[in-house]
Amino acid sequence: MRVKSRKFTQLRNAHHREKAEDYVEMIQDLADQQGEARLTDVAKRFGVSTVTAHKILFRLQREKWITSKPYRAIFLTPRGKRLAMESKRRHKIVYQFLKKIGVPEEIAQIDAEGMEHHVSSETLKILRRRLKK
Amino acid sequence: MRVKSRKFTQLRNAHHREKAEDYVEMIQDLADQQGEARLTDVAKRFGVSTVTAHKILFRLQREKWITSKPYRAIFLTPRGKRLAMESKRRHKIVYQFLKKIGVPEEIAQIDAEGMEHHVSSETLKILRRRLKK
DNA sequence: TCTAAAATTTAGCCTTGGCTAAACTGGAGC
DNA sequence: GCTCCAGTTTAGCCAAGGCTAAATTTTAGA
Repeated sequence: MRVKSRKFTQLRNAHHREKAEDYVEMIQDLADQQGEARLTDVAKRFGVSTVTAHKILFRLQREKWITSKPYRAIFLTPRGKRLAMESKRRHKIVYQFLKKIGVPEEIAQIDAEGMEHHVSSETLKILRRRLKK
Repeated sequence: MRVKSRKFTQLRNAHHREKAEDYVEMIQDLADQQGEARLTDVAKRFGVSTVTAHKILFRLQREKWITSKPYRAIFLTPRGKRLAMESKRRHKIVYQFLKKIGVPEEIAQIDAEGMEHHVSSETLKILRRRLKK
């Protein structure tokens, strides 16, 4: 039978995963900066309505990246934290590499944002090695 | 008033543009390799159903990247060709840069695929300069 | 030429991620 | 304790991009 349970697959596709990574990363940032992550702040940072952010966070909760009770702050689950850390690490390496080869800071920031999701671990290793030199 | 005509904006968002770039690039490739691009081949290359490919191509036609008559091959408009060329150029530079810094070919191919859409022209210039050295 | 297979299109379904409008809750301040 | 406001949630809309089933057209072969 045709795997109806695909509905419950953790990460349906690449685009889907990118969203998850972006959001958990942001939630971690907000937690670090303000003690906790609130829906309104998440929405503001991504430049979307609270309704859109709420929907996405609802999905992330369904997929066990985050937890939250109604009208309360958002928290990362252990695996959400792991994903956030990996994403942040990836981001940082790409960003620093870009700066190292001469890309201006603001541009490196923007480009890294988009590129981080598409850099394989093999390539990441190579970037990291080059950073040390 | 709140720009209802946003509905007719050429490229609604980044993800939207990426799809357009991927498809025009593929259509150009198919035209080069087989003389013309057929729906079935496009769908096969992207690993989606012909129905999905058809829908996307319909949108690209609406947005004047391509032309085609019912049941016939697909052709790029002049601006479609320009987009395809730019995309291919971008892709090639990223791919070659990755290979140059030591990323294995197959991995460079995959990573370049994803990264090409997120590399700003400033960063691209820097990559190109490094390639020449 | 005619028929069957292949290619294309249409109909209709789903999920995601956008939005606005409207309802609901929690908490601060009186 | 009550009220009101900010924050959150729900309802309901839309487009894109995924699918299968079914209809239609083209084309190749007998």
